[in-house]
Amino acid sequence: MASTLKDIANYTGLGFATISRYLNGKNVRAENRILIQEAIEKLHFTRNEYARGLRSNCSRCIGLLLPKINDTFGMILLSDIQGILAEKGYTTIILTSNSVPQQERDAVESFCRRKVDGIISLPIYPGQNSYEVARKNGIPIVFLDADMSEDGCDCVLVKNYDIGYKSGSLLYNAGHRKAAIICGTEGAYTADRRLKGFCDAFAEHGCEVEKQYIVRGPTGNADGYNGTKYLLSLPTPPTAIFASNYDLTLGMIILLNEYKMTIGKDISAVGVDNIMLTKIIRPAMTMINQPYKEIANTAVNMLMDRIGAEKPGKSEKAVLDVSLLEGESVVNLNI
Amino acid sequence: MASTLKDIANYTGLGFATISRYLNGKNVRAENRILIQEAIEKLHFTRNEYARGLRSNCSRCIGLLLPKINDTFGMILLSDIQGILAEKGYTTIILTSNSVPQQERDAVESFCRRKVDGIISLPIYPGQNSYEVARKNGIPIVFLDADMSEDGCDCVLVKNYDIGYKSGSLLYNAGHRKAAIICGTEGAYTADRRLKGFCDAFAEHGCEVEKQYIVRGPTGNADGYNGTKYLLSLPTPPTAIFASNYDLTLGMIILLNEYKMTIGKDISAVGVDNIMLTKIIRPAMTMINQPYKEIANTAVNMLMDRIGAEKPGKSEKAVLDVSLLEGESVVNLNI
DNA sequence: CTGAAAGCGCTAACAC
DNA sequence: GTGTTAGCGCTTTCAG
Repeated sequence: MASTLKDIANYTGLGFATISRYLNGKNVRAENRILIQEAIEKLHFTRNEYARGLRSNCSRCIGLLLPKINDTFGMILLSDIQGILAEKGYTTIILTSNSVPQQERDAVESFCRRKVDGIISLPIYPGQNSYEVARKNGIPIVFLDADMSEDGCDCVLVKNYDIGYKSGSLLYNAGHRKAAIICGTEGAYTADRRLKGFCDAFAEHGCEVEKQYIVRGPTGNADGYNGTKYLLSLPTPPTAIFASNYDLTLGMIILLNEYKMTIGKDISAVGVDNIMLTKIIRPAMTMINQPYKEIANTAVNMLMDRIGAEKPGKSEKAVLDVSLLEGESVVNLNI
Repeated sequence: MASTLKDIANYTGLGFATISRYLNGKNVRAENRILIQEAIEKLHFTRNEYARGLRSNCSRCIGLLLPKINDTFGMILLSDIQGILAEKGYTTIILTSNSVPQQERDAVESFCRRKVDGIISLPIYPGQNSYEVARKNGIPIVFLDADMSEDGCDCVLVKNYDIGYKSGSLLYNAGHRKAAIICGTEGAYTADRRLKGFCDAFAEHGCEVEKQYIVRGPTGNADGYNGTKYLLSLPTPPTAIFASNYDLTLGMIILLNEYKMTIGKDISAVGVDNIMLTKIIRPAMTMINQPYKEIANTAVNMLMDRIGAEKPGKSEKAVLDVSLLEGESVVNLNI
């Protein structure tokens, strides 16, 4: 059914080399160019990427590994990275680990089999050696949101600690002493850092974030909603809540609104990631922002450098800043 | 760097065939099995999918084409389909068209080059012939949410018309005459159908959905929020709003809450897709539900049938029902 | 600028 | 159950 180089050669009467040259954008006599083009269209020829990959030992394909696709952070990142790679002529294969180590290993192996030119991964728990096969096969890897620099791996980090710290400081300085945080499960790299930063911001003033105000678990819309509901059900509810990612933030907002609490008046709230909806909600949420685009760009560039230069070189580590966007969702208790 | 079959053969002293048999799960003498396994681990061997694909002319790879990744519907579908395919041993390549015909064509061509065994696509506007290359190359395609059966293509549809109609009927029967709908841009297959169904439900009672109550545009959280805000700003605001997808529904809920309007009392609202957050919100939203899992399963099964049977056969068309889930978000004006 | 020919790593006959 | 061998479709020397 599918036609091959040979068919094009037969049709045009030209040799393999000429057609291959045409396909790869090299110089070919004008008349031949037209002839080949005609044959390609007539015979519905598409270059066989398998043969090409086998021969040239390069797939122009990048593997992207995420725990899950269904959170907003992963989705945007995925979407951005895929877009950037597409522009550069790379195809993206997306695999998910579902936070299961075995699946993570399988995914990496699958990438190796498919001879991806590189891998960008948001690992589940750093320290797993799921990536050994790839490294032994000489496939460069860039890790996101996980500091693997000590293992000699490239990584792109955001200051997750700062996300928590900035938020905590802001609340402390606004006079809040009963502040709560909703964040991811224990052991999750980003969640642990954000929580630490948040607690430290209070601790450095001799204050402590009470255990009851720390809600840990999954990080979807529903969890922000339920977490907030739980916090408000406490005998002494917190005066401020920090929802430590976008999805949690949305869930929190919905519950607070549903309870007819005016954010920035009846209760204080700080969110993360000023994207889409949180950009337009009134009163404006006070938010900590991650530089999405920059994460995507940095990761891709880092990988490209590694793919280009054959040398191992020493591992790169980019640590990106987060920013505080002040809105009107935090009550100043000092006044 | 990467080792090949030959290296394994050298290491074990066995022939190609034996190792290939092992790799493909066929019978191999126990002692050899152990030997091969040892060699594989020692040499970090991974089968070269390019060589295999080239030789066996099957990639065990499915192409998934979506307009965008960043809406909840697409994301869940993507996630489900990818999961099902992974279980069956297929890798998924995800490409996006960004609703640009040229990008859609490019994606299909890319799939052809990568010799995917099949394509599942949510096309932008049906009727484009972006898929011709694939068809000429004998790659089976299953379309989602687009009726291509007349072109001889397999497709999985949900009753989009019913989504609108059920919602419209419900509101009409509850006495609403000033009902609004927020839905996707003109020309979008699903949006057009949902709107038509909604309007028809009123029209069959001699009622008309006023132009000012029809909001069309993108379908993210922000659009549901802004659309609802606009509707409430009208001199005569509607008594009920139908947000025609999940993201719009969330946006609508947030704005209504923010305006301190109690849904199901001050205003009526109907949403689409009872997932995640909308499952737990109080008062419970009245929703129209699409059978996500079934869409994913049906699409994959249809594709597998087509891949298995070499025969063209006549095109299949599955039309899945949507269901109404009654909550407490609609006021009965008849009482 | 073009043609001929070798071979990338694997699978699938085919003999044994 | 195992070894041998011929390609899959392409890229890439090397001559011309």
